[in-house]
Amino acid sequence: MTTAKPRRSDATKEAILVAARERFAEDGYERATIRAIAADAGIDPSMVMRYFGNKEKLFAAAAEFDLRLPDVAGMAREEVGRRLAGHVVDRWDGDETLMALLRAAVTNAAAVERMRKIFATQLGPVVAAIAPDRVGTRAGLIATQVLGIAFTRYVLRLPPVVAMERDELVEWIGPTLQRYLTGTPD
Amino acid sequence: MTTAKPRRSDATKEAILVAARERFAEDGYERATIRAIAADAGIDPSMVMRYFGNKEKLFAAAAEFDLRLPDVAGMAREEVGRRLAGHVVDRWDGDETLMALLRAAVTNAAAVERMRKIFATQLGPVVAAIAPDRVGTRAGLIATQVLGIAFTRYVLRLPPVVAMERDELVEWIGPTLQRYLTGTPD
DNA sequence: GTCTATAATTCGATAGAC
DNA sequence: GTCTATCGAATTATAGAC
Repeated sequence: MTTAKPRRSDATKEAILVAARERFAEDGYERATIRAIAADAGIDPSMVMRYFGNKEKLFAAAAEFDLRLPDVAGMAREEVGRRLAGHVVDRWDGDETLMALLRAAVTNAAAVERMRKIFATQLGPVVAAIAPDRVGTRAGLIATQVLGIAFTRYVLRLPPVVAMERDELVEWIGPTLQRYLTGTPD
Repeated sequence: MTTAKPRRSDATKEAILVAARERFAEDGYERATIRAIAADAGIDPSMVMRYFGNKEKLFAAAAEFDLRLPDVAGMAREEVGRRLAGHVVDRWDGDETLMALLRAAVTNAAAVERMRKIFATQLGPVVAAIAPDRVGTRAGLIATQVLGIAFTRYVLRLPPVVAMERDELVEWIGPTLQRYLTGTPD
């Protein structure tokens, strides 16, 4: 157990965060209103202010996100791309925190910074463990493909991308990530 | 010449559209205000309403976008991927209409629909001319990579993606598009 | 065609009773 | 801790003078 003594207010706080993630994910930062979030959580809007101070801080609390990338240390080098692709699709499918971050990053500077940090600190080391050269470039390229999937499948909902099965998508994307990880341009 | 008799009001209208594209691209749909757009164009906010009716219609007029994809008919089949990658980077580098569409698509349903249509009607035929099978899937996959580049390079501005030179980027992305165009998942 | 004035909402945030 | 009431600001949109 992580918390020693759960207070009653923690339940309310958690309910607010769940509702906030939903709204931010659905509507983006600007259109997600504190009033709507409070209504979803079944509490008074002023409680949101009390717990989180203002809208910016509420978002920051709701948009904590961990990629939980798998440990690549023991993997066969030629399999990392596909494994990574599978993990990413599984991890992000239906995750509202990612959607909230993605949508908010378009207009909110804090969300952009958060996103940059996530990819730098969580994806960077994984890449470095596989390919010691051009780590930044490789991580960046992986980000383009991975975020492109997220954007087209979950935000834009392009029909052919939505229609693809999990396994089919992984089989197409895996080799791409593999080349960005271990290949050379050309 | 496309217009027979340019009226004086056409200049105002065009100035509004230019300012609108800038603001929508910079701030997204919600935060771009008619007042700010009018101020940029050096005219009164009510003129915007007069010319375009409301904010939605203004956006629709400002977000006309043509991918201007190259004719692939005469290209060597194995070169299409790289050519396509080069074209996309060149075409979108600094294009404010695309940025406006991309940013607006996150919270505006009309922008999403526009984006879907653009990829279906403009990218679809190009794919069909190269690979007759799985056209939808291939076009969708290309969209994931291409929009992923746009999102990370111009919206998120991930440092390593921004740092890449045009040619370097094309060399990395070209083979990916080529495989999505002519390859098989495996 | 162009501008002033303002209507009608809506939102984030605050003050204070209980 | 929870809620009512409301402020102050900002926005889209309209009405109408010139």
